[in-house]
Amino acid sequence: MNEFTAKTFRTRGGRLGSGMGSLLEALWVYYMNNTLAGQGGIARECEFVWLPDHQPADFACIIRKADWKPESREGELFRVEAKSMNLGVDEAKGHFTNLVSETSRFDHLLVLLWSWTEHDKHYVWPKVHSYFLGPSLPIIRMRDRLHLARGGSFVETGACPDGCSSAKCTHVGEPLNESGKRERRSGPATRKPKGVDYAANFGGLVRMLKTSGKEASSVFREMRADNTVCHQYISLIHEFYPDEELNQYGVSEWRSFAKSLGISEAGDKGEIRDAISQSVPDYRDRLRTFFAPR
DNA sequence: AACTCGTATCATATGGCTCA
DNA sequence: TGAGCCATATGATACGAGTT
Repeated sequence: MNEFTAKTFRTRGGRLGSGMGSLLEALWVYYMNNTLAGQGGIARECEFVWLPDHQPADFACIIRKADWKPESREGELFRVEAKSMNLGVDEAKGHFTNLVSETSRFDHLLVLLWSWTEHDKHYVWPKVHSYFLGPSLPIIRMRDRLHLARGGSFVETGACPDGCSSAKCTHVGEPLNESGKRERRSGPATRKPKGVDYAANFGGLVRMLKTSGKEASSVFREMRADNTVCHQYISLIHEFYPDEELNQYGVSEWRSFAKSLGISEAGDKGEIRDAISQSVPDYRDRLRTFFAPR
């Protein structure tokens, strides 16, 4: 993919918010299909397709010859929600807002981490540095639990703020932030923030991992310890957003972690982590267990 | 010294907003 | 409609004074 984009999308300038993300996602589908076609066995029978509008998720993996009915998911193996994050922006904030109820067991989340990268003095190209591809549900559960831990809530059956009768309430499961404002357009109208349709902060791919306070941080640590998918996602985000990792643990924690590894605990968080990562390349796996609530 | 507490300062987390 | 930016309350940290 990078080979192709280096050639095709090489340009001068390279603006943010350019829609490059969608292009990269489309390209991913194209290359996946090539790969599938080149495989033997059952993989050959499958292909990735775009989902029509108004469907949760972006792509579906279907059986080529089967009848496909997007409305009922008939003929589909699983869906993929694709997100891209431009590492060059101040606050990359792709939103993964799919609800549990919109997600089935084998659905996947794809995150492409890219940035405009210098090709030579004058030209840049959109390089994909890394990616996450894994089951959606563990990420969704982690996101939701952390949402609750920071004081947010979800609309519950029979308790819709709009006062819908529970039989036809479409708002159940919709996230509300701590001040009770809806976080998606489809949330209850009475919870619309003034001046804006919805708050739009739920499910930020980096932001959802942030914690403040003890409770949230122990939820974070528990999820990281208990679920390998969550751990992989966290590790990837922390690799590319190093400050997030620093913020997740206090100075004294970094010190005791260093101490446990027999590494100098001098300096600030950043220096301590540098020292750790130099001699313990897999320190994120150690972080996972060292700070696991028992 | 080591330990606790209060305070000032600074950074982060998070709600809200704009823009195309 | 999503990506990106801005504002600000809250929380973390360093530091100094008081205490053991």
